[in-house]
Amino acid sequence: MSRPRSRDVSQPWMEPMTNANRSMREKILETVTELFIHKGFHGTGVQEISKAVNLGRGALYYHIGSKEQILFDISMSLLRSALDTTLPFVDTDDPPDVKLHNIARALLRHHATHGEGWQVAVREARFLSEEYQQQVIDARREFEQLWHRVLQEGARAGLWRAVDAVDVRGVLGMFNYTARWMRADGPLSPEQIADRYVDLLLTGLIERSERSERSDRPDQPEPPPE
Amino acid sequence: MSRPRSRDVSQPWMEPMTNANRSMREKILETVTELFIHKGFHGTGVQEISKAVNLGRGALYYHIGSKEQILFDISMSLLRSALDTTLPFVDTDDPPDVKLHNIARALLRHHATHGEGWQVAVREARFLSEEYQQQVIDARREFEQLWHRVLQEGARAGLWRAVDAVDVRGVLGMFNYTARWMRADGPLSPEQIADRYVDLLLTGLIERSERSERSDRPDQPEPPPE
DNA sequence: CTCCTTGTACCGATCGGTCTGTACACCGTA
DNA sequence: TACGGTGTACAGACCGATCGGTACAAGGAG
Repeated sequence: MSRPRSRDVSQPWMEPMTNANRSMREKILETVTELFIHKGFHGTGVQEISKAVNLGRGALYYHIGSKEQILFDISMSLLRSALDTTLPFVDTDDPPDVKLHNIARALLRHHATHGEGWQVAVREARFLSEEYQQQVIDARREFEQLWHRVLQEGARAGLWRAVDAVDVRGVLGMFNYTARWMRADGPLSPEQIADRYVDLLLTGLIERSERSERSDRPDQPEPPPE
Repeated sequence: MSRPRSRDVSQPWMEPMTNANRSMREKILETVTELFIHKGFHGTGVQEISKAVNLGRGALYYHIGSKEQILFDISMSLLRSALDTTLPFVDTDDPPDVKLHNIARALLRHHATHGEGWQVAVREARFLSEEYQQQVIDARREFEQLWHRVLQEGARAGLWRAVDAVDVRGVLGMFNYTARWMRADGPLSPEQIADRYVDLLLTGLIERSERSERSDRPDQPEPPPE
């Protein structure tokens, strides 16, 4: 009773998720990601969450700190993992066009496996409080800077024309939109889609020399509702 | 009192918004659009809405039917107006590349003036009930079909290579992402951005003959938080 | 009077979060 | 072996506030 306020410092939800608590924390994060996608942050009740993970509400709060922190953890772990899978391809001696292909493939692979997390991170992060939100924004910016860098490297190497922020946003818009329609069981693999988009961005729709063989019909299912 | 249920059939919120009620209905839709952007559908209370339009809650419900219907009306009127501003450019005898420029400019102009509505329509529509949601999805699909058509016309006319749904989604992702960062007071007009993106899509980043003069630095402010 | 518009009071349900109690596994000590 | 002590993982009651929506009476205008 000496300390003025706040719970004990060593609760499972404060640790960096390393030990046996991992299973429960991860289960919560995964389950809640699903809930947030379909009902949104404000549309998902704590009651509902605790039901979904088979816990009482008190028990749930033993693990999580707050609802907001769940959202923060989901968003940050997603962005960190995206950063982690992209960085190795940027910090190499590969020529910029190879880098571009690699990070595009990495991004779409990431979208294919963590698509729900992406949608939560970009759509719900605005509900975070100031401090939390800034961290998410910074992480997202950091990720986008990687793309900007690679694109600029290619321009400086003379592989393509100079690019500015407008170009970069166009590129990212193109790739990030895939999170909305790409499905694991779709006819095209993430790598195939990545290659096609990189190709489209580099050479454009207008043919240069020889002609390509491509169907006129959609080869992907329509995007699902929502 | 003859009918078993439901309120009177001739409430202002049932009419197609044509008469004097228009001002109030429009004020509500505009105000709520703003609220939905920042706090989301579930994060915005009816109390808050009525406060924002200077009405009691009872008075508000005289105008609106339900909170859900506000969201539906916002989404549908947005999509309808987008459709209306695009269609005239599609149903012409212009060559496909001219059409593409035109609908791109129309879309970005629309984003510049109704950007908030777009974000609400795409982000919050998932909270609508089944029937409402389907209408929004259909309208969105209809809009995307216009782009698909124009892109295919250009391919058939031999202006560029054949396109499929993956290409179309890439294009739309690129353009729709502008709703997140384009600002009315930005250095580039919607038309300029549209032209640049169309150019990027048609010819790609790799230069063909002569070189273009373009800065390496961003010429747009960073996207705002959220 | 009637019609349109409004504010107020109220409904049951749910909100996010806290508090208390408890079952249980593991502990060193005797 | 038996002991009390400690920490973990949990459930359920409970908090004030707010949720979306309705009932209804009063106000104002014709």
